[in-house]
Amino acid sequence: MGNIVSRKEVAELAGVSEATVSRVLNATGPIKEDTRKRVLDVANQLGYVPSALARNFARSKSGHLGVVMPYVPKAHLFSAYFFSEMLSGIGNKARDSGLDLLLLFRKPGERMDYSSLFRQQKVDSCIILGARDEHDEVEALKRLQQEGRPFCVMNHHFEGQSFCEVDADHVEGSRAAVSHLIEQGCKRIAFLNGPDIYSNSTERLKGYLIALQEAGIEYDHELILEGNYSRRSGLEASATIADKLDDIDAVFAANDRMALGVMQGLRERGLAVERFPAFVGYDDSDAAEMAVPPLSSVRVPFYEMGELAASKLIPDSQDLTPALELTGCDLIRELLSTELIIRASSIRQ
Amino acid sequence: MGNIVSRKEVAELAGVSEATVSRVLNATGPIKEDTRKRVLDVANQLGYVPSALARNFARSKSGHLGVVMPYVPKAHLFSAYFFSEMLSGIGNKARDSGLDLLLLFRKPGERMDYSSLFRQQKVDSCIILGARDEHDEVEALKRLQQEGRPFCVMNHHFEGQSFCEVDADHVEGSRAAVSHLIEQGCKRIAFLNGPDIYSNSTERLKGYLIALQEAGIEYDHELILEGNYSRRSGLEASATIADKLDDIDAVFAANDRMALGVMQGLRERGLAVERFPAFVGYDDSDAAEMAVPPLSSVRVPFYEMGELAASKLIPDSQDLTPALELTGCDLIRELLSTELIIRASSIRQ
DNA sequence: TTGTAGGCGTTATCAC
DNA sequence: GTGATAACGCCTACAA
Repeated sequence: MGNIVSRKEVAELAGVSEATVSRVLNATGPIKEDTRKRVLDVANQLGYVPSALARNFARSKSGHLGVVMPYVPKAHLFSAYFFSEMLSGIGNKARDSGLDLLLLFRKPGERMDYSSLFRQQKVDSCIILGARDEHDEVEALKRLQQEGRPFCVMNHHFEGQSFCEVDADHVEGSRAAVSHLIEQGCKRIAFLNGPDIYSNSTERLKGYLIALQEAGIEYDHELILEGNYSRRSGLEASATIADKLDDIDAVFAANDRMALGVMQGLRERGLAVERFPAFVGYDDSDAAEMAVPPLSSVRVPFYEMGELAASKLIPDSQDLTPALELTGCDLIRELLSTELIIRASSIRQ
Repeated sequence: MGNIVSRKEVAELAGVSEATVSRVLNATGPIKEDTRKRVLDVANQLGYVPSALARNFARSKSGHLGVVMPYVPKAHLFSAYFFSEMLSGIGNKARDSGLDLLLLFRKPGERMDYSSLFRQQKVDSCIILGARDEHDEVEALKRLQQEGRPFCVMNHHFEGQSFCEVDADHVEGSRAAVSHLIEQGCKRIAFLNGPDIYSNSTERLKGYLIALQEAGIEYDHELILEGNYSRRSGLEASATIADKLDDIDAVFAANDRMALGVMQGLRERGLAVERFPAFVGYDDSDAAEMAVPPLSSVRVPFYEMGELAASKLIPDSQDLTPALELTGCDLIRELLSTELIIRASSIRQ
């Protein structure tokens, strides 16, 4: 049982050639309905399953959509939420194109050799998560682009490059968040941002500045703090915030985890919730609505971003646009819009 | 540039046969140091990269470790935390065995045809996440086992089968949690469990019962509630709990999300934190320590479980145990131990 | 220590 | 419509 059933056996039993079996199973070329049925029957009966491995080899296509995961030490810098959403979106799209997802974890120190991934024929195209502005990284991607490889960067923008990128509009997301705080009457808004190797961080800062400007509020760099997107870094930042509590009436954090870290820190310092500054986080992760008080946050359509990124790498089944083949990928940066979710943490009456 | 460099070219330029090139690059067979160097040089210079696709084909091994993800609608029944931890563990182990991770998403309704995965040669072995006790599922896995396929079920136990399984000791985990509540003076402990298609749920119930018995506390089935591991279901259960508040002094939930849902529900009903029953959750996800009050929880070593599961499917590099080849997999169920993390939510003074 | 040659299971291009 | 038959790029005895 469970033995390997070869295409040859099917061909023999059906009284046709192997080529015909192939044609039937791939629904390619003209086939007499009669033989089609016969072959299908035999194949079914014998339990023949074509080898994807051999097929891909013959086509010299791996059949894989690679997903490069950033290296994050056991403490999850990025929220798990973030990734599982994106992955689901990607996987969903890939699946109905018959592509499989190959997960690629970056090694701790080592820089990723994207080009090799393709030359090894491990992937036909790939999506890069958690990219950052580092020299080696940019060079590797530039090379990839030169080689005409289809790839898409998610959630990061490389300034000055024209990579295929899918991102959310964090400038607008942050602007909306901060404007909301201002509308609530806040004027001294602390901003706990992430490291600026992530374009996400610099974009958020832009949005923050725009909101202030729109409201005619002067920018005070003393209000800018830097964390690393972890809860711990929020906890640490809470020390600074606690100190300036009478000079701060709101905190905008670049993600929910840091926001919650700050809240936790203030709480541990004995500050009553009623005396909390107004809070807005970012990502609208699960934790936001479970927080006390429920945390206002900027929702990012991670799932949809995943779908979009995948679909940019998948040859359109309807109209074949060979243009993609040449350019490797649309050289377009697409921004999905975010949505501000208002909860108790930012409401001042 | 970026053109395909074939092994042939390397062979020619190095003045050796293709076989020798192979031997050098695979560090197999005896090679004169001199030619080794020469070949390596040429390969390097030409930028030759062997095709994994062709290699796997020739070896008739996919080189992939499949990971089957459960279908979870956009509302994440399982915590994302859970998966990203396990995936990291698996990925880590797989990587240093030169295996790549192939992610397989279940389709919504359709039952998974595990056997085909192997026959298509998409994977050499696979790890099944989020399995449940359903007829089709069990049959599919039994077949896999008959066929001698190496696979490992994570986080679920199939009663009466002898699959290779990696799990945590949830009976003991729950017992410890409930015993702790009892030590805190609680006697009427509500238990919000998950659906019993998951062995996790039934095991937790066992642990709950054992703890009661050890303490000589009578079991009251009225105290057992069923959710579906989502926050929402916790929220719903809070209605019942709120009603019986003077007959309940503690709540043990089968995961953190439900515990937090209950807390949220009670809070929305205007119950002051001081009047909360004692709480213990399960999983020790990030949310537990961010909760208010910080939630006691049972820590599950998801990452280590991932590593363990992967290592069971990876041929030992040291001593080759062909036994694995025959049995497909150690027929052993391994249980890792959990750890009760005590936080404010369960402390009664 | 190295070369030769057959085979892996498809796809795809020809003829018929 | 269908059947031969080259590729595809590598691995692996087996020979030398």
